[in-house]
Amino acid sequence: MLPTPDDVTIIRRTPLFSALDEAQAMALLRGARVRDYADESLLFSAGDRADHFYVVLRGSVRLFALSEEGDETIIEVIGAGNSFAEGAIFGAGRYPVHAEVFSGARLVSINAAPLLEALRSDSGMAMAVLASLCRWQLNLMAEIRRLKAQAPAQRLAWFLVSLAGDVSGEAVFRLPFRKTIVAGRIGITPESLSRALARLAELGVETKGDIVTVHDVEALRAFCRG
Amino acid sequence: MLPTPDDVTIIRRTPLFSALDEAQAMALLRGARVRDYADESLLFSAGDRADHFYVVLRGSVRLFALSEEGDETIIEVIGAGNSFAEGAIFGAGRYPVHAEVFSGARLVSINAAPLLEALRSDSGMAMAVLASLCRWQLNLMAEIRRLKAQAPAQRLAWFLVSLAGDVSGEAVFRLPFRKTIVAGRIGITPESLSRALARLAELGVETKGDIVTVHDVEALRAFCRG
DNA sequence: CTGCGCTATTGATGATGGTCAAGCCGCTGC
DNA sequence: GCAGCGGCTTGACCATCATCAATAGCGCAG
Repeated sequence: MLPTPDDVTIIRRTPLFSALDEAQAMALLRGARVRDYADESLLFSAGDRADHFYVVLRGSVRLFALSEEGDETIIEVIGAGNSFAEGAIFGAGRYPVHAEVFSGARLVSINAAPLLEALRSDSGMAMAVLASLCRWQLNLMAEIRRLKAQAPAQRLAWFLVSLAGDVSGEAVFRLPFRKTIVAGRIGITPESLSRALARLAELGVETKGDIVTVHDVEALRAFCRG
Repeated sequence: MLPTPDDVTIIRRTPLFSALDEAQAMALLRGARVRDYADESLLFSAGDRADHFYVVLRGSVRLFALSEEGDETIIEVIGAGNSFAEGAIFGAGRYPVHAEVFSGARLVSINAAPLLEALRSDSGMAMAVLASLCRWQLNLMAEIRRLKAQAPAQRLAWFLVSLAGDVSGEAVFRLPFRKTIVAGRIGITPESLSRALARLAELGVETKGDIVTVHDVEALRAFCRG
């Protein structure tokens, strides 16, 4: 399916595309295809030939690695308005991780060929892609920092704060995906997530199902630091 | 100081430069300066204007973040034959982390200007830099995976295995930096590192000062997995 | 040689995350 | 309604990591 005008609006707002002008964006979108995913579905596996990259229009996608025994490690969860796998196209030309869409997601897949083509002829395009990869790099480094320096409960707090956004005072929102996934995202087990959420109640965090109420976002932010 | 022919040889073997031809490499190296660091020394701080990137010719450099209280979190340690901070030049144009060279290191600093210039006019350059950033991305993702999926002792084992290289059977080598740094590198405290090393003795790992003897690299590799 | 400073180790202790196992809740389909 | 299922929670237990504190080794300067 071709992108609707609404889809294009979202695409143009992604970090990658927002650095491009109209003509550059349209060149990339030639051959782009949009798809809705009613159910969970494997998008690609690690080692697959990387001939597409993606923009999440709705819902989310999780990137993960699998151990030999089949245990999965979540590397990253990509939410709406972000592109991913653009990096895999260069370098090895293979996806380094597995990707699975959550049910209800909507993605656009973009061919690698026009991108590689544009890179050859258009230096502005190169800068845009480089900037996009740098964003990734920053995110990953920040993630490493959190994993090394913060206790699981603090990482959870950080996760909630980032969901709450810029609000100060009270925030109410819903978890963007199943708790099992949230736990994996933070790097703990589902059991620990339950307990961590219970402990955060003292700091004014209530959870009912996937609805979270943070009574004092500032207090949570402070807790993230120590 | 200008790069010696030996320096240039090392530079040309880095992932970034090996994708470039002679002329492209020389264009980048215009204005490059080599420096030996007798002592530890801060190279740049997070937030500094990113107007150079670096290649490690000898020794190593550690990239780290600082908390408000001054606690440091090691993000990565860069060894000889690798470039770093090339990503910081795009995107925000500021270094995202602090960098400190270890005593005895030798680095070459390369101006951002010729790189940005070359990117505009030379699409091959863009591909080389993109590939280099992708390598980074892979490393960082692998690191996240290890932090999430492996216990500290396993991470230590992995670290030793990666130092041992492709050998099978016995390997003897020296730790490339102080144990405190090794501990930070794998995300544990120095105390835990001591104990973890002691426990690895059962698997045939002996340490005397910074000399490590691994009697059966294969066994260690197996231990990394579980 | 001696003393200082830094790094590494060792010990004791407490907190907490993982694991295994059981129970609960909410949904779906019959 | 009820059974069954998946996801979530709870509990008990154990392993282990961080912390704090003390000690031991080592290099170096005087």
